[in-house]
Amino acid sequence: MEEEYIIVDDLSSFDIRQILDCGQIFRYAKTGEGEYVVHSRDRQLTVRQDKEKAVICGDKEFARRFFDLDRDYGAIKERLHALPFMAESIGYGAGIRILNNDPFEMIISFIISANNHIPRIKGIIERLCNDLGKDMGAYHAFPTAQAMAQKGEEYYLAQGAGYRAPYLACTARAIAEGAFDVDAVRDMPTPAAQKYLCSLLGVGPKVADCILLFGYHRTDVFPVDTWIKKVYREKLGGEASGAQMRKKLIGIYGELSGYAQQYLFFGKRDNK
DNA sequence: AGCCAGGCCCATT
DNA sequence: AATGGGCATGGC
Repeated sequence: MEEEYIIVDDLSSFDIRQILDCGQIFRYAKTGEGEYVVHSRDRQLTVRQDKEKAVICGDKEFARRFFDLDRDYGAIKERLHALPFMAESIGYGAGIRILNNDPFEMIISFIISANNHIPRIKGIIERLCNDLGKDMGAYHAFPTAQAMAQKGEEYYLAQGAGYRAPYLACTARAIAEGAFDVDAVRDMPTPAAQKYLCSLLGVGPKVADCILLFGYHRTDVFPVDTWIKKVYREKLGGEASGAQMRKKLIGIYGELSGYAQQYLFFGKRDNK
């Protein structure tokens, strides 16, 4: 098989460790020093990065879109820099990029993520892939909605999904049966898309925002989780509900909210 | 050992 | 519309 690859020689906005560790993706592994293998739907990419460059191996067209390589993150960071609380976080996570991941994979992954630890989320997802995903040889694909719909909540409970088990069974079925149209989300204005996603069992405001940000590259959303709540209380102070924080933060960062959220999340969770 | 995690559902107000 | 209790699991 031919080995396609992309070389990223400007690392000012590309750090594979930061990209993978900022909580937007759960299917990846470190395979060596600066070496990672990454999976999305039925695809695999490998990345090696040193001081001078990053080399991404795999389908070039897919990799370019997946890593969002045609977007100017220098310009985004420049615009954000002028906004509140951004300077420090941008400095710490300068190599972060928002991936363009698969919407269905994001829906399932972030339902599992609710009130859960990242290492454990990874384990549950890995078991689902190994058991229900297509065998690609060296790895397994993410399961299709059809494959997931074959299983009931007892199955997902046995995989360790806990009280999210019925959410997975019900949501997979809704999508497999066509009661929920994953592609239709793309054409909806953000508020309608949020509302539509929240009609899925197990998807609330925070999970919907993660799906929109990481699965549809909708950046006018601001996922508020426990880490962002910590940041908010430190920076903004005062008591506020998640919904109030979300509204306030979007008021500050507007169309760049999704990017701002990732810099803040990573700065808090990875740093302190 | 006990706290906590990329929160949501549902009943109640 | 807004709040609060309950919730499976296992990493740390």
